[in-house]
Amino acid sequence: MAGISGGKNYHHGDLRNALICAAVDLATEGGPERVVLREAARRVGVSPTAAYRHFDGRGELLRTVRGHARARLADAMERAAAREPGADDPALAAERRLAALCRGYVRFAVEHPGLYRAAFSAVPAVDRPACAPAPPEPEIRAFTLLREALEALGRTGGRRPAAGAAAWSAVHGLSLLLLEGPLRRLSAQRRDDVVETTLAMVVSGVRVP
Amino acid sequence: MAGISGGKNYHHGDLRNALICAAVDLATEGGPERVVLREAARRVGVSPTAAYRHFDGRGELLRTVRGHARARLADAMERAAAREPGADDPALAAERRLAALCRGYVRFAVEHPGLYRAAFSAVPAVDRPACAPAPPEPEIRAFTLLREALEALGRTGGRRPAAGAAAWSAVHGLSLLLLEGPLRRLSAQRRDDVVETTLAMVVSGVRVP
DNA sequence: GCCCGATGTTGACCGCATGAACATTCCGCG
DNA sequence: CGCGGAATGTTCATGCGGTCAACATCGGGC
Repeated sequence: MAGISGGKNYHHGDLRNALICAAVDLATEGGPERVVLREAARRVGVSPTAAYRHFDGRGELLRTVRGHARARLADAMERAAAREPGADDPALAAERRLAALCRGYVRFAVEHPGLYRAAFSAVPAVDRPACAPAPPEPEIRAFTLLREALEALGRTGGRRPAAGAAAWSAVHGLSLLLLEGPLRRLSAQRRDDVVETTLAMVVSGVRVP
Repeated sequence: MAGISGGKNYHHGDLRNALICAAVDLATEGGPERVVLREAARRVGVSPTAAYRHFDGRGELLRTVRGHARARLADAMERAAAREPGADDPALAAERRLAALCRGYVRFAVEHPGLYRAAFSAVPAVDRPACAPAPPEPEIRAFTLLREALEALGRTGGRRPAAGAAAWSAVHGLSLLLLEGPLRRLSAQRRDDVVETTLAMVVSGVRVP
């Protein structure tokens, strides 16, 4: 991803980055459960325990990968929205943007199943020593994008409170069902149908009735 | 669950069932990843490899647990719908039933997070020897219930095709976000808000606009 | 030029999945 | 009733993954 290392022999020079790259590859290939410390080290050509100089253990490695995956997802959504043509009518434009973001989301999930699953994998979480009650829980840009798009759409008409979460739910659930759920093995055609229907539901659901 | 065994000493008498119960307990406590063959065997008081006489390995055990979890989910949904008062207007009744089913779904997920996750966990899947191309993929009753409710609702007005999947997506995604996703740690109050908003979206999304 | 701290390496321990070989029990058949 | 095989458990062994402690090596600052 970010950091082509100039590897030496004993001291690698950029092990942390190299491990992250390897781990991201692993996640891409087989999802979060495939992110295995020993394998990442192996790929980088380093002993398993070397990773402990840079990560607190598998958990932290996985958490790092998750961050990357989330960033990539958001990027994909933004690219999808950017490709969308504008519209004179602001309401129409807002609707289109929201739809484009959602399509980008689902598309990313379908195209990079492993990475997508990694993006939302529940990672063990660090043991907190009974202080620092709430880890800031960094924002998830994918969600922010959806929320903002919904707000923009809402400004062009009545908006239901908490619609952001509802929209996200639909898009997220759809992705998971398509990926590993019972909607897996749908033809591309039928998959698109489902996506569009869900999108219509989301858009129409934003408006108060 | 089903099978209180009268354990002997060497020959257990009902090991398979006992293991399933233990495994379901494990899933209830910590989700699918906690369903560990050795631990299940330990709880039943039997050697780890004994399980292989009854299951093809961890995968099959987990698949069995998944079946139980799905059944329980559907039961919870039906109970929730059964408690719902009827209505004279068939359209209203259909709407209420759908909403009740969805609430039951989310409720089950929130109350039994581990079991719920187990219900939709992706299990490795048996290696097929290149024949038997499509394993029948047994229906998921929870989905059937939703689909039927949507159809009933659809008969009282225009219905969007593929709305079933859309509705399921929303409900499923919502559950996951509430469980392990970023909507975790929401107060019960705000959680209910989100649930109701999503429900409204689902119901309004069924109708053609 | 030397010494310390950062960074890797070895070796070891534990838990888990799984397979092979061996033990015990149950049950139907003679 | 008694025997023998099929079921069902057990022990032993292999391999993988996570993680820790002790040791080795390199890279710089003094």
